[in-house]
Amino acid sequence: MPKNKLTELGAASTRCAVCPIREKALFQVVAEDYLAEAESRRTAQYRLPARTSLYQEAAQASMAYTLFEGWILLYRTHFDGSRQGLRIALPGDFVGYAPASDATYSHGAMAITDVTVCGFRQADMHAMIDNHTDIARQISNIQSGYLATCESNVLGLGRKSAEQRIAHAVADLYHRLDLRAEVDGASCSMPFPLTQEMLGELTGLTPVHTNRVLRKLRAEGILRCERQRAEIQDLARLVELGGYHSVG
Amino acid sequence: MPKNKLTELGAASTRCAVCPIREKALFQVVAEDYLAEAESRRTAQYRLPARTSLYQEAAQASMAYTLFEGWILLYRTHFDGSRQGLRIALPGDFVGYAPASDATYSHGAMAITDVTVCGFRQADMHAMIDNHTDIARQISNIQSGYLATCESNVLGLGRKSAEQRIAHAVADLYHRLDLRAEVDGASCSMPFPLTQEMLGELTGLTPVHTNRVLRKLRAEGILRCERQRAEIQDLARLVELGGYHSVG
DNA sequence: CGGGTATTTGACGACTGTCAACGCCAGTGG
DNA sequence: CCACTGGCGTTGACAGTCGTCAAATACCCG
Repeated sequence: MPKNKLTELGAASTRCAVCPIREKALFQVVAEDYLAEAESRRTAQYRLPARTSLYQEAAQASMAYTLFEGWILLYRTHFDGSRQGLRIALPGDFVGYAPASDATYSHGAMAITDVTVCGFRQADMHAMIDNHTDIARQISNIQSGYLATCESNVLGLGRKSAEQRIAHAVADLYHRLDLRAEVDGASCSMPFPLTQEMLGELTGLTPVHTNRVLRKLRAEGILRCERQRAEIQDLARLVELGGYHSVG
Repeated sequence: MPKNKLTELGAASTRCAVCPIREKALFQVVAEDYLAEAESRRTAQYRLPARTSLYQEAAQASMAYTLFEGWILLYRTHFDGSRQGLRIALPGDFVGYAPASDATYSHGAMAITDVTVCGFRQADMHAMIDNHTDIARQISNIQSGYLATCESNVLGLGRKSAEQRIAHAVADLYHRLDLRAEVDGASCSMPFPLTQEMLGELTGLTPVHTNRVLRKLRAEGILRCERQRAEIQDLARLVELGGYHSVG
């Protein structure tokens, strides 16, 4: 396991220079004065190189993070050592929150790419929740969204074929990147820093079988995953195959 | 699909006669005067016969429920018609909550046994969240717990064998029933109203294979599931086999 | 250019699903 | 009281998806 290598960038500015819009993902319903409080409680920005751990499962949950830049894999480890991916966090996502009643992380988080995050102390999050009902409601909404996503994953792992699960995972990524204006609509291509092994972890497959399915999807003219970039050649078929329904 | 057959029992009493303690599962950190408000917002108790639907996935989420008596299966349906179980709700559990930002249920809920629930209007839940930070925090805590459980299910479906998944599911039920003082500690037996088909839905298996695994577990002297009742003959091995860790 | 990582491919086997049939049991109605 | 009926559990034969093992190839970075 790679060791945690947080690099503090110093105190954060009042507005995040990297991606000011993304930040609204966490505080999008919060009035301006609340935003000011959130900013003041924010401890710092951190950079994290690819393949390093942001936090480890079952560890003390001291911080929560808003992801500014890069991709993060949330996962859980089986007792035989294999990992099961839970979700890919993309810029704007809020990860690592733990309620005061359970101060440990329920999963691990590993940087897929180089990553920039903004840290909040859990205690500060809890204080904000107690002081501002808008924030409490927003956190609750975020949790509900993650829960619905997690339920989709349960459905997929329990009932879908390998091909359907991979199609679903890629369609989901494409949709979420589209919301962030990170896809090339003309060629239907998107950044894709996942290795096939990571995609397998996410879909409950071995790397070998992941590879076979990807080749099949390419042969069928649906999807083409290359180094660092994926091109969707038939989005309609991909969505139908994976049974993907965007959650808005 | 069985039709919804809610039967209203009339206005609820201030204290729930059926199981006063259970109710604290929802409002356990809430001060007394808040509890009074929660009671006043509660609309009514309902009874629901076994095998009927409490709410359907993707339907308008008008109500949330605290389960007083009986078992409920939460599930999602695959487009081929097969169902994937998400969680068994037991007395005291709070189900069907949807945030104001997404007014539809993310899953369906079917009564396994005859069931008594207490209904709350979603709008009232949202109002309580806005007016009482303690309640907001409690709802958030409940969501976090369900999310952690859901993550465990993802890990199980993605990485565990059929035998391990069934062992995990039964160990989880035993532990949760133990907390509710519904197990017979002497014989290590518990009520078990699930059919093998339902247990298969929960663990991502076909009824036939569920049966084979149950027979194997019985042959190994670990577990014995009979009509309406299950007896755990070797709890330690069951827990180890399923890799079960109670969440407290 | 060299070494490590990621991808690709083949052979084989195990776990789990599918199909089909039968038995058991409870409830029902004659 | 007994036959009937429907649901659930049980069992066998077989097939297919997917995992395992092993090796070769391609790619990236220093």
